[in-house]
Amino acid sequence: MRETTLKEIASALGISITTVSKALKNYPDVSDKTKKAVIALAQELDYTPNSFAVNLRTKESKTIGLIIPEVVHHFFSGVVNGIIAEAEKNGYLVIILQSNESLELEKKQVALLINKRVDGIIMSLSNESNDDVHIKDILKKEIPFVQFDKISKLIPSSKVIINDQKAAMEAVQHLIDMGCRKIAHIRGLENPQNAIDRFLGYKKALEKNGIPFDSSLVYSCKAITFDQGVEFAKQILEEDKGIDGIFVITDLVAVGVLAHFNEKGIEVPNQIAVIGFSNWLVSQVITPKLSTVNQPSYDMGVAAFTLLLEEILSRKEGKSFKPKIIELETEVIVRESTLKKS
Amino acid sequence: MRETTLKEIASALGISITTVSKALKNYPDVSDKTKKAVIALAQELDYTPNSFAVNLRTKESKTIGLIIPEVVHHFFSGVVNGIIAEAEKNGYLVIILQSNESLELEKKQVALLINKRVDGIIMSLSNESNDDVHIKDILKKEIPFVQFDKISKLIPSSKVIINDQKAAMEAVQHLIDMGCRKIAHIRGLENPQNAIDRFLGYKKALEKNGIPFDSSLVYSCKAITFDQGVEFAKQILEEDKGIDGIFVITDLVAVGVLAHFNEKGIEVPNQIAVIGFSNWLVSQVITPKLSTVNQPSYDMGVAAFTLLLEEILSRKEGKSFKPKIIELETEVIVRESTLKKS
DNA sequence: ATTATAATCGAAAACGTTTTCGGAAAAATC
DNA sequence: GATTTTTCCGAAAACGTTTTCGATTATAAT
Repeated sequence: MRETTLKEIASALGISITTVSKALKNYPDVSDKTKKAVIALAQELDYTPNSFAVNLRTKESKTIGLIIPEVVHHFFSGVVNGIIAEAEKNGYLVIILQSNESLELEKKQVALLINKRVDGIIMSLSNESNDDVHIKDILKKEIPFVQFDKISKLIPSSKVIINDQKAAMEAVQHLIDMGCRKIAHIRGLENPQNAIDRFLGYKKALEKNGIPFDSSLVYSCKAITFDQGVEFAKQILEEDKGIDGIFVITDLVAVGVLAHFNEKGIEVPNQIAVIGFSNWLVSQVITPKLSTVNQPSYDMGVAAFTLLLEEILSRKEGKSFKPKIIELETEVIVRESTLKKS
Repeated sequence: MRETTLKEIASALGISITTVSKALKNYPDVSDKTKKAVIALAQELDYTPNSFAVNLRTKESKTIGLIIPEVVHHFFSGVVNGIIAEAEKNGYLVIILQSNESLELEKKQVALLINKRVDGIIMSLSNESNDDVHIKDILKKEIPFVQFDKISKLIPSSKVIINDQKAAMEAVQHLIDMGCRKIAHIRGLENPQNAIDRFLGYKKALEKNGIPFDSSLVYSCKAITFDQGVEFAKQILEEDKGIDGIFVITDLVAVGVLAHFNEKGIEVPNQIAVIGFSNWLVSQVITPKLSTVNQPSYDMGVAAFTLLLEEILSRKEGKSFKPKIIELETEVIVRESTLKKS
């Protein structure tokens, strides 16, 4: 299957390659007549420029790289969606790599993308990662770079984030507004910044409302799973501390809590209210429907690509680029699991 | 930021570009001494081959394209996962495009990938698509091509599928084994082959067990949503036909059914058993836990890439390639929603 | 010493495009 | 008719790599 090239069109028309190229790119120094002829023949021969050659010549691939911890995750697939859509709109394609939360793999992926000479990289760090060399490499090579969600504050790149602390505060405030006074927090793992921030938000909300912080009401997940939620729910019932509200690190775990409460006949929200985080699909289909905090995943993707494109374009013009940070708004979504009948 | 090239290494070492290239690729006609020197300097200068030039020269990009209806979908992200993992293992990267179930968009994506000259394409058709020209184009251009999930039987390419009909039969058989005798089917949209096949499987299972088929027990979804499930559940209760089991096109809809039954105090499975399809995450966290049919999404991804790679390699060697069809096994997963206590 | 063989290297073409720059022809101006 | 201006075209270099094939030198066989 011979691919048609400029050369073929040129020789068929008895003109030079240069002219053919110019005609197709609508250069002003080609007569309308030849333009017409070239375009017609190109169409007929189903000409499509060899992207390899174009890349080599123009030094850009119109392709960006995206590294995320996992694809099979409601939040990330939302982001992926936004990035792909926005990228495509601007003529860019997206290569997706998965770090599986492994630092080792993440390093490989970065090397792969640099090697592939993508025009830019968007990335959410794995839990193990921080301000490591491979990330600094990206900046050193002056590859446009945007971080989102799990970021390293030490890396001076553009970022798209939410304010986890504020979002958590609002969630807990909502519980308080609903009349909860003894509020537990099922928090995430030790390291990730968002787990820390959400915990801090929880603390601050209590403080602001004059509710004493009690560290025995904080339960730390060893893994972000449904079962973990079930387990803590069990524990909470056994301990019988009079907890009347729970703020859970993420919906999946919260659903585990709800499942156990349902089984034990605990009335949610009247006995214990529960609020999750992230607005997973499952939160809308569980009974009772789970109140949660919406993270605008799609919008984060769009914002991330927009920032990246800005940097790509400004670097192309030789300008220096000043990293920007976009903080997107979250929103408490009130559903049945916190809506006490009074 | 100057990228180091072969030329630079060559002139620094006072040897030719050719030799440098060969040294790095471990050609036998380069002495060990020069190899050592070249490799050392390459490492020091952080040399990485310019992939654009390599692509142009070798006519391959080590990149494949993937077109799916949507990323944010449990099944598809599983497949994506499998494809990415297997591709990476073999040194390939994956460009993902989303057709959003739109034929128009799908055509554009195909054109984009052909233009990008990816080494192969993996695709699940949109609902609107069939044996259209843009698909035939892929074959005509002799681009390695694998279809999965929603396929067009008319296109002679490799395929990775499940046997929807058989899977549906097994699901319904399970209901029958559990003692159900009046079994409803909430089916999918009109066109997609899998909706049709699952319906046929339902019919066959009834037939096989001597249960008369009653078309009034078949409910057709206008959209694959939670609400659709709620609605049909309501209708089923109102009609009060004595239905004691329901086979639902997919878990999301099935969960809607369960939600409504829970609300109305219908005992599942004892009054009515429910089985879904696809083994979404939500099926494991709902109460009662939903029985369903597992589709090996990750494995489908792996199989799809494997098939694609086979074709890529055999074409590279100039051999013709005979399309293969891989049919993966499904499995009925029995959970609470069908496990009648007897 | 001569020839044959093996080991090592490099020149050059090729992949297909883009873009600069100069030149020829046509049109406009004097 | 001579000059200037405009219009249109093409030669050629460049992007960085890979690979063929011939050349050169060193080694082995005669």
